[in-house]
Amino acid sequence: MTYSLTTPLYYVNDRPHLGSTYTTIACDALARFQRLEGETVLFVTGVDEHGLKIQRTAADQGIAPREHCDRITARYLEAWRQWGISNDRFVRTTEPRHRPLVQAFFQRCEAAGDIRSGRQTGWYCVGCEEFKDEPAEAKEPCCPLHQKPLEWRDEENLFFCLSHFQERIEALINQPGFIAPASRRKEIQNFVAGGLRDFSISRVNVAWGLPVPGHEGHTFYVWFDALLGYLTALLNDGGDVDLDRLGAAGWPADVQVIGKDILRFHAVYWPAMLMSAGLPVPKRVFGHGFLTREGQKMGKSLGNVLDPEVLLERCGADAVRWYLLRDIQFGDDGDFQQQRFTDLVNNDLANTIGNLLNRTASMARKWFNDAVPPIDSSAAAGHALQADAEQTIERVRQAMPELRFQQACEAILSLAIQANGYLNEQAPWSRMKQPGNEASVASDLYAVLECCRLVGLLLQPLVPDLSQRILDQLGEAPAVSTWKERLIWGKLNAGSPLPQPQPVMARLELDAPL
RNA sequence: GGCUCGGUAGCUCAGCUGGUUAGAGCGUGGGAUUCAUAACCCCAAGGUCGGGAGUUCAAGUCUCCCCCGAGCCA
Repeated sequence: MTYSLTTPLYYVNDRPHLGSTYTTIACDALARFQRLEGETVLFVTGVDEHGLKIQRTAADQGIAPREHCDRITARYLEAWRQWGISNDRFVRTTEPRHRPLVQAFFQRCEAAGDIRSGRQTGWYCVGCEEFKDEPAEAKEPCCPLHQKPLEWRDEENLFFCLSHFQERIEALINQPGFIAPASRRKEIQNFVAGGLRDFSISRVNVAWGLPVPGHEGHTFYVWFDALLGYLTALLNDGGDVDLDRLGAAGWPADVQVIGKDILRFHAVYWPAMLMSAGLPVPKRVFGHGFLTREGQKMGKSLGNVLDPEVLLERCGADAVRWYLLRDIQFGDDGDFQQQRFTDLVNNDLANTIGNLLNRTASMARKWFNDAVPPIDSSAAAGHALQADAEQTIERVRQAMPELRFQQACEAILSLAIQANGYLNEQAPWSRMKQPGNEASVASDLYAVLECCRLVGLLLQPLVPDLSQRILDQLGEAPAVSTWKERLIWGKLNAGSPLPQPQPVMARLELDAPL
């Protein structure tokens, strides 16, 4: 089966920030999980490159829009490479194949009678690429978000007849599970209940956009064009740009992950566009929360922006991924606190998980010839830790497809805690001092190492690098069998050599603020 | 202004349809231990559950009002 998921197509106004990194990491974890589960995954990300705002940003720098996009997009590509993001597609809305797709899509909407022309007058914010509701007689109005002057517009635009879709959109968003998390549903329902208004999908005098076929001088409104990038991405499989191929190419997406700020576009406008064009709507739209830093909104004016490049450079991908996925309920807002970040990473990854592996491997090597204790496979079955391990596997399997990363992390962690507690209870180091305990110590150490192996495997989608180091440390050969086959109690090779223990996770010691 | 979501230990949060002494993790203090990355394990202190009123035998949990924060729409 194909499982497709998307991040937003990030606007190339600036290089990647922590927010887009967060979204992308979460999607990466989900994509990796689905792949391990045996799905054929299409993990889509990309960039949204059109619009007046880009045109102006480029002009300010004295370069062509294309040049500006190339520069910023290169930053995105480089960032995702450094973070080890496993996306299958990376789409640019300026790539040649996108244009015919947008035009074909538009023509379907037009043929369906969902496009009309109309006059649009009002105050416009270029930052938002949106008309604002300031009264016409306002003098020098400002955008509350961007703190920049609004511009007066009076132009003939093409409109998408969103009003035609009132009932269908209501039915869609009432479907449980379409909008996730459920807590965000009501807001959208209220918005829709207020009556859907047609929205303009073209601009005049914006050169940096895709031309609207049959309407001289109009280019597509950036949002219209950007949303369609998801489809272009899926059709970038070597085949033609043909909307009829989408079903085979992975559309509809299983989940589209976005920040809560753009939920409306994805849960209302976008499905209506798709309905008009006779295409299926995404199965789920997940609006996650925002990150603050030490309790404050991050922003240039406050000068407290946390740079993902710095974070990666100083702390590494594993630490950051773990903290974000483990500490923040995906969907809710979260606060990045440096103290908590280091505490959690050190406690969970270095102390609890890393040290468990380290201490157990040391004992096994010391008393069992530098190897996993050689017990026969039947002896592993029914060990006290087996039930805990199996329950953990189950919990991770349930949490991950629901994007409940926090629950998955907690489940894994609790297995490591159980195993640590078990070791202290059994105290194999003292029992080894009396003769005759070798067999039971062997069995216990095997069981704890087996827990480590399962912890390592389960961590694979969440913190892939650390996962690899754990499995390496257990002397696991490169995987020949599938994840599912390996996620079975007792698959650790008894008697196989254990390498010299090395800490798999260094403690974070940040001497200066990030 | 209307609406939505939050306000529970120092911090991040759990607390389902109301029911014994309000929970977890982190942080803090103490103990135990040496297999281990000053790690692991155990124990403890810490909360008038934003405020007020009401419903009830019984409310963090329901109702109303107010205060604070975030957001959506005007």
